[in-house]
Amino acid sequence: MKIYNSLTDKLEEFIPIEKGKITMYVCGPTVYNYVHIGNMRPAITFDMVANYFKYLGYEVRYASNFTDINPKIINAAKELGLTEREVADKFIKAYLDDINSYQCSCVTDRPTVLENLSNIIDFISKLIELDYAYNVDGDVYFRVRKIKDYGKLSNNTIAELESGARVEIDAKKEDPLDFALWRKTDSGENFSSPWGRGIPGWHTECVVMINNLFGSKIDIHGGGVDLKFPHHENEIAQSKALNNNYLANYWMHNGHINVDGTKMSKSLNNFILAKDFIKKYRPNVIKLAMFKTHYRLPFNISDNLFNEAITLDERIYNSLKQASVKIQVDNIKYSKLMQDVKINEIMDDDFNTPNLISYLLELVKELNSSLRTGLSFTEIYDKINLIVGVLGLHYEMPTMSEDDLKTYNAWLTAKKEKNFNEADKLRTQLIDKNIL
RNA sequence: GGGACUUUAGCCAAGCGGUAAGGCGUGGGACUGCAACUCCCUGAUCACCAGUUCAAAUCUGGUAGGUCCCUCCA
Repeated sequence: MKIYNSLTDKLEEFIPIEKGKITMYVCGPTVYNYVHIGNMRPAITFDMVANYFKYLGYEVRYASNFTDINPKIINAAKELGLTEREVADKFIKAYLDDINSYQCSCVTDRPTVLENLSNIIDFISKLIELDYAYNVDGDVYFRVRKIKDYGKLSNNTIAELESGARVEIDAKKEDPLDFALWRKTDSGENFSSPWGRGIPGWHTECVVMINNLFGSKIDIHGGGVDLKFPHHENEIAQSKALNNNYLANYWMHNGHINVDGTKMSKSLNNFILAKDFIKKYRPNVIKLAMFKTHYRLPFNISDNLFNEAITLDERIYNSLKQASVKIQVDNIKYSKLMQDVKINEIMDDDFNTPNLISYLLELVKELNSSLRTGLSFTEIYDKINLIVGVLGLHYEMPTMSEDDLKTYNAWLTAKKEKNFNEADKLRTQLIDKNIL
């Protein structure tokens, strides 16, 4: 299969580090507030990625962190009148609730900064030993200049970055481009270290967690495009310094969610909270709407789009339900399909979900026709279910009891005998049981 | 100032050199005891200009829009 690698800006043949296994990591939220639906795009996208690998038969280990120690949390704690720990715990729980209600289920590890503190301190110490980092009065910075191809991921060079207007001048740093690995602070929740009390810098935690969970390198590192620089670039810099690799073989970045053509962000205050949005639309609908656009492109939110997705969701559901009922009523036995070449062909092309949905709808149409004409349909039914699984959609199929089967057959008979009063009565019963 | 992405029918969106998938919507049919579901038909020469090629939406150069990043940000 081919994956678009942001590191090289090329579509590359995917080769796992270890045969049959996938290791992936996606940057998770800083837990100082409720997340908005923009934050859900990576969660939904990489869940699909993991689902597809599972479909292919891979064993997937997928980590996503919580940034639970961060200056923003200290600020939030002041505003809310809580401790930093209470803020972090509150929004970790809220995030997990969101993930649950959006039906994303592939993450296997959720490391926190707190539980990795000693690893982080060890990591920074090594960087200092190797002269890649330096301590200035309790702040520790990374020497960006020591990394030869710094900027590879974001297509920048050190010279270009320097000429950029917005580089902050900080007298403590040797170089304006250097970034903090450890920040000195004695306010809020802070921790002791060889350099005094403080908190770890954001860019370090992800590298440390990856090293800790998976070793020096993973298959896939994901996140939103906005994290390319500086966050991911700095992760790479640290990994190059310590392990002489790019941390991940494949870097994947999802596009943003836009509102009226502009990025949704907390600072612009044009965001919709994930927990509110899910009240309006089912997870299937949100996923279908998102997957109709390729994950790398921006996704512009509009009611029109979601209403369309509602229609799709209902079509898929109706079709599957009819097939499922038919299988039960006629007691059809068949062996399940494990894969479908067409699905592989589509998804092997950098997770081309828009085309997968097209294929899905073709199959739905075919299934509907087959159900009408009485042709064999179980293979189509299976293919649809495979796609549904890859996309992380969920459809509840009715399980028919003996009585239900009797009612169903009685309904058919009543219709045939043109006993419409009776037929309508039975139909109402079946509809109530969600069978029709 | 630097970097990246993007422009395809009313809307969303595939395509990655061989004469435009799919969906929604619209309009028209069919099926049906009624309803729901369902099925069929219905539309674009791909922002613009120039070039490469037997052949370009697809490659190259330029013009004009839009978006994002350049140390808060999925």
